[in-house]
Amino acid sequence: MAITPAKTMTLSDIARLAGVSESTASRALRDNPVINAQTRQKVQQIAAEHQFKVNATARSLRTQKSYTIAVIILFDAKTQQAITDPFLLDILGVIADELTHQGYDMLLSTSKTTDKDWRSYYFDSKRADGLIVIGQGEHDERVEQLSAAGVPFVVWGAATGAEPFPVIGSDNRQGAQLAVAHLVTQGCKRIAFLGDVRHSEIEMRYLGYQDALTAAGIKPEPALQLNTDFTAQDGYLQTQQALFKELNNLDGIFAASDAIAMGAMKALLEHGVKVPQQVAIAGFDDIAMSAYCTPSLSTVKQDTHAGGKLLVSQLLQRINGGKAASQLLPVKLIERQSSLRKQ
Amino acid sequence: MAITPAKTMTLSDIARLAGVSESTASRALRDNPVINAQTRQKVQQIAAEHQFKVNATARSLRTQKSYTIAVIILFDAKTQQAITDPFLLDILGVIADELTHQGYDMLLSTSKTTDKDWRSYYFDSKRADGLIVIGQGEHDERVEQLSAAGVPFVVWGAATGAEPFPVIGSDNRQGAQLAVAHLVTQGCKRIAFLGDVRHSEIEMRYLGYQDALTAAGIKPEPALQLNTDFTAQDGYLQTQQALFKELNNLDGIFAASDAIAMGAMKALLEHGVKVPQQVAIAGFDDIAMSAYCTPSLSTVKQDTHAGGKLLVSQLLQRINGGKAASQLLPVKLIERQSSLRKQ
DNA sequence: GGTGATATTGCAATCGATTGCAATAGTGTG
DNA sequence: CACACTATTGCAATCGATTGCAATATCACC
Repeated sequence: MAITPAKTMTLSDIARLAGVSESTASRALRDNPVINAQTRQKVQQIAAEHQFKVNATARSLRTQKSYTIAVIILFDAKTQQAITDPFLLDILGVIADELTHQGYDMLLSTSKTTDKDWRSYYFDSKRADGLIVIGQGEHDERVEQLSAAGVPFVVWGAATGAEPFPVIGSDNRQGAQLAVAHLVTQGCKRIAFLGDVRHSEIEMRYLGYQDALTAAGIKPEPALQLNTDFTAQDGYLQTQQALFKELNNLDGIFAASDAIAMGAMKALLEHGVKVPQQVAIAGFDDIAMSAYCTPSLSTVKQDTHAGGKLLVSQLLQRINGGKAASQLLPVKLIERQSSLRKQ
Repeated sequence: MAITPAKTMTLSDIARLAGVSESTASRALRDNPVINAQTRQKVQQIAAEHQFKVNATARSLRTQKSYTIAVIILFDAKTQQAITDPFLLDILGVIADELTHQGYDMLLSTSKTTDKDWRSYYFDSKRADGLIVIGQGEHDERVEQLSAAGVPFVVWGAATGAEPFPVIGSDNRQGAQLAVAHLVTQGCKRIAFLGDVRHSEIEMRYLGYQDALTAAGIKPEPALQLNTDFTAQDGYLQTQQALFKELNNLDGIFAASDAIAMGAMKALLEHGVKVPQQVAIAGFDDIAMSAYCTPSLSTVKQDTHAGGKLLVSQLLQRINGGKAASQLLPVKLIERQSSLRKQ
């Protein structure tokens, strides 16, 4: 006779063992002071001995709270592949930690899941108490729907101030402005912009790019903006193509992400273009690798730590009956070798 | 009077609207053929009109299935920071897609969450039907516990064949052997190993490293093995230190991950050491960035796609009463500039 | 028209925990 | 000693869906 693994204990089992009713057991386990201290202790001890764990499902059903947040990572419908940008991992890690810290679980949804109607799937079905949408996504009407339906949610993205829902994100425009102004300071006059402006965050960065150029008395040329996916690969390809076109007199590149920047840098170096002497480069995000490529990459650092914490705190505030507010996070220019020409 | 958002519909509401009992409505919604086709259609239509969604919590409670898998990312207790290696993101994305495809949700747990006792927290509490443990972790007694408790789970890690639980992972030993043999072919004689051998996967890679050296008639020197965290930063620091020590006559580096390799490469280049001419480098993982750094990084490609799919399929098989099997995935050497000395 | 087979539908229990309200015991006071 | 009050505990309903089994309706066939 094999020893069968102990069958899962239920509250009713514990109550019976402790010689009390289920209601008393339930209250005792949660240290409800209305229950006699001795009774409480006894029940708790028995529960511990039998490794009793509250059935989260039953509790959720009864209390109508799941203590779970769905995190949805949006990205290009075009490149149907899985999430790939290291930046996402960064912020995801922070969110995960913070949710845990607040006693919430995290339901993660990527790519194909997003075919679903999130509202129905996650909220109406009570799988989650709220949603965090991480979108370098293009404008998505599903977000508007969430808003209209009264679902508690927050978005990581471009806070333009015009959205009827809470958006938390970096000051993309200022970040880009800083980076491009820096490139100009280093003597760049023809600076390409690599990034897909159909994404609202990137659009902001493009505006910042234009701001900096205009401020420096340089007229932005639309031909220097190249729609580029969020991958090193596409950064490489776009740059390679540019080198074969009339854009070969570039002297600077501002990439909408570090991954793109690295791809671009690779293309330049392969063609014998010196970085930063002939072409200076700056990226955006400050992913871990940026400090360790060669030449190391100048970039705009996003405060993912503050961002993740803020996303969580605002969402929980909203869930608890308050209101979530949009917020723009300050960014910081990091100057490294890829853009520094002076010795 | 503000229009309140439509209150959530329950099965009972739908049943009433359709003029049938709850049981009939329930069966109709799941297209149970025992229900008259017309009734089914009517119920489904009414449900659709009212955007009815089954309450996942109630269903889980009744059916005793959550259709949720907890994915636990283990990593150094030492570096208490969030997940950071791009490789993790890769495999995580595949797992997420595959789980979705199979109709499961994914509960993600990282860092601090893992303080918890996973078995109680995720399984006993019925939050998840099974677990996927992603461990570049050091040996963890909690995994053994899972095994003993009969919890359905699979591990991504080092399949040595000795574990009493299913482990799926790359053939680390062979991969390292291929990479180091390649370095030897390129003329390297003193090859450092950067990686923390206390992690079982890395230990396998170290064995492969020794295999290749021995096969080439080179005696492995323990002093050339440097415990290194899974970060570019530590790869950089360890290499920098090595350069100041008696290890400065290295002519090759095999790093246990691409991130480490990139850090190492940075340290070398900064010191004016030519890669690959003076020191050739190879890494492990083939993360996206490896092809785009300069010089591009030779590495061992892990088949994350196959790995992720296998983890999911084996786990589900186990959940459905079958047995999950360990499996070793073939790897592939990718030769790039960081190790190729011939023109 | 009777009878058994078949097609549909509904009743009621169930999953496991939480909680409003009632019940009981115990204490103190006038 | 009665009465009010407090401290504890238990009863029973509830969350929303699923499902075994019984009930009813329909039909075919002899």
